[in-house]
Amino acid sequence: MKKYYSITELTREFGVSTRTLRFYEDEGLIHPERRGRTRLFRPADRALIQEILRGRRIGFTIAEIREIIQVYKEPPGEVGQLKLLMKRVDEKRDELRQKRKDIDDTLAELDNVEEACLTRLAEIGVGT
Amino acid sequence: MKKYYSITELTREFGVSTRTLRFYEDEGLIHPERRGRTRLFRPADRALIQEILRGRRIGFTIAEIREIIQVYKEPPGEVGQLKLLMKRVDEKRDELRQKRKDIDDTLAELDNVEEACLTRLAEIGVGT
DNA sequence: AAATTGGTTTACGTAAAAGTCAATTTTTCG
DNA sequence: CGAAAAATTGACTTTTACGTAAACCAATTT
Repeated sequence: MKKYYSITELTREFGVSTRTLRFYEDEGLIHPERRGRTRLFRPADRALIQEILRGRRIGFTIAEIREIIQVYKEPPGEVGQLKLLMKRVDEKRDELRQKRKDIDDTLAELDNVEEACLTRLAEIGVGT
Repeated sequence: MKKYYSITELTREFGVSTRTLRFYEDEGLIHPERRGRTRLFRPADRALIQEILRGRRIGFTIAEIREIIQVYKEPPGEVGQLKLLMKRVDEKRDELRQKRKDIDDTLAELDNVEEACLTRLAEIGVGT
């Protein structure tokens, strides 16, 4: 396994800009090492970036992503906080299930759109 | 079936603001009737709003939603346009499938988070 | 008549998540 | 070593999807 990745290496791999990765660092989502001022990303940082981008794709805000990351690093120590967190996790799950249903519905709809297109193409093809 | 819905009726049903519905009209997504200046929404408008909000939940932009709606109203008449549209539909489907996978992965991860919370709760419970 | 309710337009404001630009470093490598 | 390439910082800008405020109208209700 590789020891370090440069910032551009990762931007190429994930299709994001350097600005984006620095932004994530500013936001406290990642903490790459430094050699001088230059950032050195380790495999763990890379994995974290993958997670962040996954969260982004499904519409999580930076704050939400940060929150999930925090829990891994160190789950809250106070009972009230823990329970609140669990409630939020539960809500998130409901939201995601809804979203999955929306996606399935939309996929079906896109099938219809495609069919409409094919029909239209056939019509035109016949007409000429 | 009801003939007309008022704007606030629909905002209550869908949990959006009047501003949002007017915005959608400005953007050409819906075209409610008018009695004088007042908007009258018919069941078809209501159904469309549902679709719009579904698109929104899964992260479609207004432009993308508008495009899908357009196709229903009238698929493009030119072959090149049609093929382009179909290509875009195909891309959208890939994107949605990816998103669904992201959601499944994240759901699994949230299960872990919940477990971590429960474990932590148990620890605290024992310690006191 | 006054007040309330529900609706309208217009215009400006804003938050999130980067993009862009410019001015320095820093690193790399022939 | 020294120039080109890569990286950094900081400030400013942009885009999307509305929020908010002001000022108005029209139809009840009190």
